[in-house]
Amino acid sequence: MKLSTKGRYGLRAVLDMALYENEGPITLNSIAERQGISEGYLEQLMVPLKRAGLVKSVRGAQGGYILAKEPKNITVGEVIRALEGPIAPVACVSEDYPEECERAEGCVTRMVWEKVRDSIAEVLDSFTLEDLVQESRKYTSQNSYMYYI
Amino acid sequence: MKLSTKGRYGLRAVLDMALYENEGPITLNSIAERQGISEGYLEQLMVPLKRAGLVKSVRGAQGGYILAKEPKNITVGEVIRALEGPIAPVACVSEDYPEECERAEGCVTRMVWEKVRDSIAEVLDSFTLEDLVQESRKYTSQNSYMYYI
DNA sequence: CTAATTCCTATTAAAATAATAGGATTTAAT
DNA sequence: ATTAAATCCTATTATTTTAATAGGAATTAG
Repeated sequence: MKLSTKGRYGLRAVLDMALYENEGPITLNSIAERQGISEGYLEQLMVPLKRAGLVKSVRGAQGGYILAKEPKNITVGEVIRALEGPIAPVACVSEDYPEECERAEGCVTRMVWEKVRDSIAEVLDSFTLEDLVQESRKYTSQNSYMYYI
Repeated sequence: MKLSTKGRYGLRAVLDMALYENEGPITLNSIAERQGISEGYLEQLMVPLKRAGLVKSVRGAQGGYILAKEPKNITVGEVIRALEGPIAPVACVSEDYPEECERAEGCVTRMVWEKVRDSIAEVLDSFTLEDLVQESRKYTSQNSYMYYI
C-alpha cells in the first residue's frame, strides 16, 4: 500500500514548479538539485505529467517546464493518478477499467476495497497545489529561498 | 498504492476460516482449493497471522488452522497490518516507526500522506470478519455450500 | 554558432513479490 | 507401532516492478 517514488517525486516536482512559478520555465536540473532527485529520472516523470495536461515543456536554451494550469486548479489526486495510474487498492476496483474477476459476483471483500479506494481519492482530490504552496510559505521566512516540500 | 497478494490472499484465507469455523481446524489444502491459492504460499501467510495472534494452528493429522479470536473481534485492518505491515502510503508517515527524513521539518506533502493513511486505516478498521461473513451469507442460498469471497 | 535544454530509446541494476521444493516434525486413527 | 495427514521450516528460484543510468537527437535563445 505504498506510493512509489514516481508519485512522491512527481508531486514534489510539480510543487517545486508551483513555488518557483514566477521565474519562467523551470529546468529539470534545478528541480533535481533542490529536490535531490536524479535528473534523468525526473525526465521520465515529465512524460505522463505532460500527457495528463498538468505541465508543459519549453524546448531549447532557457527552456524548461511550466505548469499547464494554475496551482489552484491542479489537485494532488490528478498528479498521483497521472504518475501511478488510477487509484485502485486492488485491480478489481480500479477507478477506470476494473479488472474482471470470476469471484466478482457476490464478492464481499470488494466492498472493503471500494471504500478504501474512495477514501483515498477523496483525500487526494481535496488538496490543490495552491493549498500546499500556501502551507509551504507558512514555514518559510520572508527572506529565505528555501521552500520545504 | 496496491495491496500485494499477501494482504488479499490472507484476508480471503481468514474469511474462509470464519465461514467454515464450525467444522474444526481448517486445512490449508482445503482453503487453497476453495480459494484457488497455492498451498505453499498460504503456508507462508500463516506465519505472520499466527504471530499477530489472529490464527492458531493444530498440528498433526486432522489438524489445520482456526481463528484465535471470534470473527467479530478481528478487523480487516488487523489482518492487513499483519501481512502488509503498518499502514503507510509513504515510509515517513508509517503507523508505527515512521522513517526519519531530512525534509520532515516543514514538509507539506506529509500532511497529505497522513490524511491518506488515516482514512485507509479508518475504513479497514471499520470492518470485522463477522461483518463480511454476514454479507457473504446474504449471497448464499440456504442449501449452497458455495461462499463468495 | 554554441550552449542549454528537452526529447527519445534502450539498457541495466536493485528490490520486492510470488511461487516452488523438499524434507522434518507432530499427531489422530487404525 | 505404523501410517497418513497435516503443520513446520529453510532455501531457492522465477517473475515483475521499480529506480536509475547512458547516450545521443532535436530544438532554440543568445
